This record gives sequence, structure tokens and C-alpha cells, in this order.
Amino acid sequence: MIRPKVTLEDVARLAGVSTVTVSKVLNNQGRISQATQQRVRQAAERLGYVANAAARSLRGKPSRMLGMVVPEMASPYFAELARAAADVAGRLGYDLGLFTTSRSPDRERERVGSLLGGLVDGLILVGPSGSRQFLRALEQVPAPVVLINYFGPPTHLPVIRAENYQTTTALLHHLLALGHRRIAHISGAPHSGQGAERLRAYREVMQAVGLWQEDLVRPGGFTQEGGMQATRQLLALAQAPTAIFAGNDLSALGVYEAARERGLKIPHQLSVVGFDDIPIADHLSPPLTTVAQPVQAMAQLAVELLLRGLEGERLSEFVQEFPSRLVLRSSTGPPSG
Amino acid sequence: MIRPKVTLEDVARLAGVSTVTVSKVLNNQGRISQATQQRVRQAAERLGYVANAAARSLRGKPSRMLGMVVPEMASPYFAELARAAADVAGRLGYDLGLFTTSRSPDRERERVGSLLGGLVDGLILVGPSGSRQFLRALEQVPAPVVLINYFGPPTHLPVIRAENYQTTTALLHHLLALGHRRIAHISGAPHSGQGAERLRAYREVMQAVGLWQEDLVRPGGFTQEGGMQATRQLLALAQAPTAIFAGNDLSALGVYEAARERGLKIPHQLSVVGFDDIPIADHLSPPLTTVAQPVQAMAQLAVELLLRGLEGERLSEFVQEFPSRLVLRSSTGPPSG
DNA sequence: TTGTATGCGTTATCAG
DNA sequence: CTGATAACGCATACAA
Repeated sequence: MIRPKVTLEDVARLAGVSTVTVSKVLNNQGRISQATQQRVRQAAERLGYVANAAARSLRGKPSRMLGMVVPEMASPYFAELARAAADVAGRLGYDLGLFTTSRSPDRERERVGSLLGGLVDGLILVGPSGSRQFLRALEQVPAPVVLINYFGPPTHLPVIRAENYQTTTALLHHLLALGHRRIAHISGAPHSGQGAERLRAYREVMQAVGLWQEDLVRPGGFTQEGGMQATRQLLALAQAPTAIFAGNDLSALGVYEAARERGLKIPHQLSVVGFDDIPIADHLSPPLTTVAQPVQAMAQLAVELLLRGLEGERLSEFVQEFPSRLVLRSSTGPPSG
Repeated sequence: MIRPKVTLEDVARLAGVSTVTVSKVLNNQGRISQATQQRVRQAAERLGYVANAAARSLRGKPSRMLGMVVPEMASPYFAELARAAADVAGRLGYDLGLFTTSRSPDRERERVGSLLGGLVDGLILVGPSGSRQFLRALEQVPAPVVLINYFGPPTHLPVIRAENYQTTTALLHHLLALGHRRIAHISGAPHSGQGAERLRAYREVMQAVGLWQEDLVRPGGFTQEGGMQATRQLLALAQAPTAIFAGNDLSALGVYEAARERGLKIPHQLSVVGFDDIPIADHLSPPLTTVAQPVQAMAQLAVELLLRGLEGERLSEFVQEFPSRLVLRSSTGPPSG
């Protein structure tokens, strides 16, 4: 059953023309007589011909596919980013492929390089763990590359990011105003730029008000499981926190779980805040206080930037920071003690 | 700054050898002296050389990348499937690219064809809307293709699916046993095989017990918004349903929303069941009664099948149906009236 | 141990 | 309006 593959030549033979003619017809190039067009199209149809993307791209033709590389496939935050990007790309006649290359830096470099080597016309890198060297290499690449939520050392690549520091500060002041003194933080994934920003803001705010305590910070890896483990530890402390700032909503979910496990009522006995405003946040009980980012707008700009790059525009030195927005819901209240 | 691209030849020139030698070194083929290897690797490093994937694939080399095509990027169900597949693939030395091609059938056919034309070594199609013709074409393709949750006419492609019909029946009998007589259904996406299975089971059960009513079925498109709209209509009925079977958890979320909007308590005034057991289901209030599928196992098998296909094994006539599992939580109870 | 020649499938150029 | 030719970058058989 396995017919190896149908090439231009097979179609040409069946239609009784040359490969060049077939190529032209299928690409609507040059002037070909209606009669020939008819024959060629029928032959192609009958053989189930599909152009070989590799050969095409080798020849320099754009693939009309954009790539997006994310640290994690299943995270609702990245899923939303991907969906939004896929939407705008689709409207503009492009497809979007989603990749995750968090395995090894070597693999990442190689995979990204090969993606850029003709498979995709442009690439969006989300939360790049990016060694300097890697990013410098990317700057050299002929295809457009856009960084989303990159917080590392300066780069010439265009950067789109959401504001994290100020918003985290506001979030914490909300907790402080409520009267909380022992506010814990469940920090994010080790190499996440956003996680680092949030942690930095947390440390500086807490130090500024003289409430900084080393042991109130626990790593949660941005996962529900991590959030739960961290919360268990925090609640077992002699001086347990009255509020927890989870690095993202997923880990906040873990906080909810651990709190329930311990019979603690939110927000009466424990206040919780998250980050990202994933779809579920509003449906938790109680609904979670968190921070929303204009994910749609970010994704849209990223795609637009890519397309502009494709048209030859130089994108370097572009940085756009989007404001984030506090979403106050019912998971925070004054401390009970 | 934009150095067009670095080819094997550039590296060869810098290292003072031929392209063949470079190729061999970089692929660990043949016997090359340590000294030469050193020089070549340094040159490649310095130039930031990355092999052009298009050329490589054109030459017949596997890309070590698997593809997965889903109807929707942001759906938690598909996200979970993709994550699981990416995990096993990763463990086996492959990367996974995620694509969505729900736009036009033409585009889909073309995109899938070109993916198979060297970009990916194998493809997992999830919930293919698949015209017969399209699937027949896929059977001809030289690369392995696996279908997940395909419920259409017979195909020679290997199929992995979750049991839907029996489980839906059980779900409905749970509702019936509780005493519900007016059970509505919010049906799924128009071309979804799973949606069709669930609808079919619903119709046959309801007809069997003499409770079938045309106007208790509303389309929800498997989305939250659709679920909400459908519920609004259902609740406005003179004889409103006492229980709603949402086609999936996402639309069940919409049911929750509409119920809250109307001041209806779940499950006291309205019972709700969903399907899929997405992560959020257990965190709703009340926790949602739903159906869980062994998504991990399905994804794992799909990847394994692909790899076996890659080793030359004939995969046709393979069908594996995984059992689904009722997850009874607190969103169902006896009708109040 | 290293290099020469060749072809993968497609399309741009140019000639007929 | 149509076709012959070359080239894209790489990896393989074969030769040196």
C-alpha cells in the first residue's frame, strides 16, 4: 500500500508535460494554457500530490509557518499565548507550530536552529532560558525572532514582555494593607525570567518594610504539586504565614489543596494570591486574587513583529512592556490572628 | 549583522578540509583523526553552524521530530494529550511539534502533507475531522500516522481511542437513578467524533427510557461560552431540565456560569455532569462529576506506535480502545422538584 | 584518514 | 506558452 512518494515528476509524466510546467501550474506562476492547467491539476489530484516542504524550503521558498517555543506545553498560560498567536497567524495566512525544548540547552540550540533553517519562517521564543551565547547566535540568524517575557541581559532581539515587578509590588501592598505581616512566597521555575522578577519584587518589598524572612520563601516550580508541597512546609512552620503569594496560579492551586487538606478556610485563615489569571482562577472557591496579563495583545504583537521582519524590516532594539493588571477577587482578606 | 547563513562549506573552508569531512565529524561517522575533529568542531562553533534541516531531510535523514495535530490549541484536554506525548517522545529522544489545522480542509491536507514530507518523522492526528479521502491519502503516506479518537468510517490507519458510548450511558443512568426525568444535553463541536459518540449515546438512552425530547439538546461547541449560551436557553424553557449533561468539562463550566447567573444552586436545583476530567474539574464548587480518560496511556501508546512504525513495522488494522472512568463528585444529586 | 562525485525535489532563469 | 538547466545544502558510495 505504501507508495513511496509522489513527486513533481510523477505528476508531470502522468500529465504529459515537464516538471517545470507542473510547478508553475500548482503555484499559479507564469502563463500556462487552460487546457494544460486542467490536465496537470487532474493528474496532481489523482496522484494525491503534495509538494515536498523540505525541497521547497531548500529552494528558498517561505513555508508560511511560524514557530513558537515554550518551556512547557500543558501550562494554561502558555496554551493561551499559543492559541492567541495561532489565531492571528491564521488570520494572516500563516500556521503556527508549537514546540517545547526545555530538555537540554544543546538540544534546544540545535532544534531552534533547525527550525529556523527553513522549517519555519519566523520564531517566537517564550520565556527563553537563553544563555547569552545562544541569544547572540539567534541575533545572527537570517529569519526573524521575537522574544516574549525575556528578562535577561540586553539583547538585540525584539522583546515583548509583561510588567511583573511593579504589579507584584502592588499585589504585596494589597496584602500588607490588609494587615498581613507574615507573607510567604512560593517561587517559580528556576530559569524563568518572570519567576525571577516576581521573587525580586517580593524580596525588595519585604525588606523595605522590614518583614523579610528567608524561610518564608519556598520553591514551587510553577506547578500545582510544587505549590502544594511548599504550602505544607510553610503551614508546618512555628510561625506559619497568614498569606501566601504563589508564583503563579498553578502553584496557587496547590496552596488551595494544601489548605483544604489542613482544614484552613481561605481567606479567613489564609489569604492567597496568584499570578497569570488562568481561566480557572475565577472558578475556584473562593475565586483567586491574581494578576492578569494582556496575553492576547502580546501574542498578536509578536506575530505582527515577525511578519514585519519577514518583509525586511529591522527589528532590533525593540522592547515593548505591557502593563499587567491586578484582579482582586475573594481569596484575600484580613488575617484572623 | 545578518550573516546570511552558515553552510557546511563555510565551516570546511575555515577548518581547511572538505565538506565531507565536516559532515562526518559532526555526525560522528567514519574515522576522522582527533586533530581534524578538533579543528572542525572549533570552526563550526565559531561560525555558529547549524545543519539545515531542509537539506538534511531532503537527503532522507530522519528529523527526530514527531508531529501532533489537534483541533484546538488551548483546550486543556488536548494540552494534556500533547504534554504526555511530548514527555514520552522526549524520553525516547524525539521532540514533538504541536500543530492545529482546523482552518480549511484544503489547508489541513496540505499542511499535513508537508509535515509528513520530511519535517516530521511521524504524525499523531487527534480527533481528525477527516474526510474519507483525506484519510485514504494518509494511508498511502510513507511515514507512520496514528489516529487518536477517530470514530469515523473504517480506516487502515492505526486508531487509539477512549471509550465514549458505554461511559456516557453509565453517566446518564447515574442521573436517572437519582430521579431525574428532564436531562438536557449540550452537544459538542460539529465535527468531533467524541462529541458525536456522546450525543448518540444520549439519544439512545433517552429514547430507550422514553424521555427523549428534541429541544433538550443544544449545541455548545465544546466551549465555555457555548455551554453558557446553551444553558441560558435551556433554563428559559417552560419545562426546564433538572440535570444537564455537558458535552465536555469546558461547556460544563459554562453551565456553572449560567446557573450562578440565575441564582441556581448546584446540585440542589440543577445537576451537572461533564466529560474529560480536566484539571480544573476537581476544583470547581461544587467539584464536577465527569468522566476521566487515560490520556497519558493513550498518548504514550501513540508515540510508541509511531516509533514502531519508524522501525518498519506495519501498523494497519490496529485499534485500541481505552476504558473511560466515571468520576462521581458533588455536582449531581436528586432533583429538588 | 580524507576527498570527489552524485542526487534528494523543487523552483528561478532563460531559451525556444 | 513550454521546457532544459542549474542550484539550494547535505550525506552517501566510492575512490584515492
